Amino acid sequence: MEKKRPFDCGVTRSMEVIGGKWKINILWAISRGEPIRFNQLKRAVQGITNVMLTRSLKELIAYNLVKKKDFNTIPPHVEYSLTEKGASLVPILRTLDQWGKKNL
Amino acid sequence: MEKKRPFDCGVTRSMEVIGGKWKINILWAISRGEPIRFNQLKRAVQGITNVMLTRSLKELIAYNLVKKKDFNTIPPHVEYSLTEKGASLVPILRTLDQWGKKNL
DNA sequence: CTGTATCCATGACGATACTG
DNA sequence: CAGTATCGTCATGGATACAG
Repeated sequence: MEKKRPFDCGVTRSMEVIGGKWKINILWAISRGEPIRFNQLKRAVQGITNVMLTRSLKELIAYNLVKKKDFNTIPPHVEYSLTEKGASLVPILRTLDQWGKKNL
Repeated sequence: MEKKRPFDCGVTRSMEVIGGKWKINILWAISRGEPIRFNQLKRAVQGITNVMLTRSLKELIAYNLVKKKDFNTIPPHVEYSLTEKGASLVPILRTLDQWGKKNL
């Protein structure tokens, strides 16, 4: 999802997670009220469409930052929550958040 | 240089700095050997072109993370170094770097 | 309710040549 | 040495309709 970068440093790899337009907000929305269902998430992340929410969640799950529980019912019922790895990223994002608010 | 984001959180604003393809590497190159001249920087950030280096530096200067000293000589001689603000970002990037290396 | 299938716009990124 | 001018490409993001 990211263009190729010159060096394979850790920040570069982290950017694959926080670099998209929605993924940070999705992570925060999940961390606030996990577990959370698809449509709750859609309401929490204002302005996001089905397409983008689905895409972003797939990536987050692929990175193992978010996990999905599917109840296999009809109508469908799924729940998203953070993995340990995902939870470990949140404090770092908060630091960045504070820096951004203070310095930009 | 970034697409509009849904919320104006600090991370979002920070992303304007670390979101580009080159800016992180430029920041690191400067922090390693400041002050540094244009062509030194170009060699340090492998693969970057004049165009992208100039563009990125302009943004970093606009955010007040990098400052430029122009000696106004012929041939030209300029030097780039980090501002305090820029220097304050580096440790955070290191944290992200470690997280990325460990978790991705 | 939780997605998928299409098709399209925009802008970040870049190759190349040129300049004071 | 330190840039600028042009012009092209392609990925990201999105609107809309539809499906199980």
